[in-house]
Amino acid sequence: MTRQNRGLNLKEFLPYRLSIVTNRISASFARLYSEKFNLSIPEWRVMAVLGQQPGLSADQVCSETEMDKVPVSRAVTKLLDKGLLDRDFSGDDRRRSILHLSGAGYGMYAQIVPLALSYEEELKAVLTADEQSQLDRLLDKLSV
Amino acid sequence: MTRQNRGLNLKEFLPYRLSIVTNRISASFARLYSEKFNLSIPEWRVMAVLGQQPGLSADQVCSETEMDKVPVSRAVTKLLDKGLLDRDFSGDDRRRSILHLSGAGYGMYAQIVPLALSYEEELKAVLTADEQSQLDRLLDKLSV
DNA sequence: TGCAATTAGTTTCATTTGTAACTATACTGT
DNA sequence: ACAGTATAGTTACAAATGAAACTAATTGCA
Repeated sequence: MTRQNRGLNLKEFLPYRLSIVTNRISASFARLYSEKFNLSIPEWRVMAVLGQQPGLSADQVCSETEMDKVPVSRAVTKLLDKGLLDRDFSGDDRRRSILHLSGAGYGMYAQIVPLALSYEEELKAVLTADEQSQLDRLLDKLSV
Repeated sequence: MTRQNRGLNLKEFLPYRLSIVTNRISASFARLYSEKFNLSIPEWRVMAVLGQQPGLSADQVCSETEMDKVPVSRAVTKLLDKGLLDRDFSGDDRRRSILHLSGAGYGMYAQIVPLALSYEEELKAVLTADEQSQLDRLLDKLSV
């Protein structure tokens, strides 16, 4: 009843609202690390997941981050070039890579993490504690 | 305290969670209309906003949708080619376009709207009524 | 007036992105 | 053991994207 049915009110349409909010947030966070550290979004994502779970294969990075394998492969190549990543190949299966942040990679990662956390704090600061846990719960439920 | 401070737990990191959820939702909704109606995401967005607010200029479409003017310009060109859009230019300011869905455009729009609404219903179905209003509220607060 | 600065929209060009094809390795069933 | 299939990762190609340059029209103000 509250919704007109001759048209679609974009500003109330959930997929649209989510994408506006998310794009703004991603873009401003990306500006933070891309300006200072010259990392693309896929590069940062790969570093972020390897910082937390060292030794993943490229394939596992794909499933962890829900990225396509092509951008992952390219990001890995660039990070190797920049010396931020070390790569071995599994003895068991020589197709399978084993990826670690290098010393320099960890150094950069350790600088970005606090930026990320304080950016997140800033975002969450507009919400009460209750609202923050509501948001967690809602995102879980929407992540089917 | 609940957060390790040597690393960043991606799965709990708000910008990351938002982007995973949003990308999944956008992609599956886009599949819905792109398969059936052969519209790109920017094309659909332009149609969606003009269906609701006929007579906007390209520039106003940009600010309504938060899209860049280049993709808007290209989407408008394609929609004109496909006969889904009519364009006039303002008498007051002949740079300024006045965009309307054509008859065919409205026809297509009228078919997509119910798809969109039922897709949204499906999404919201995993949430209780309370949670739905919480979500509205949270998105508002995050849309600073 | 008239000329510099703005604005709406388009085009150009370089970069990014994804689909599909490809290489190399490993697994499966006979 | 080996032919067929599957998997990890890369490369090639085509389409989408955005920054910057451009065109055309309008505004501001000396």
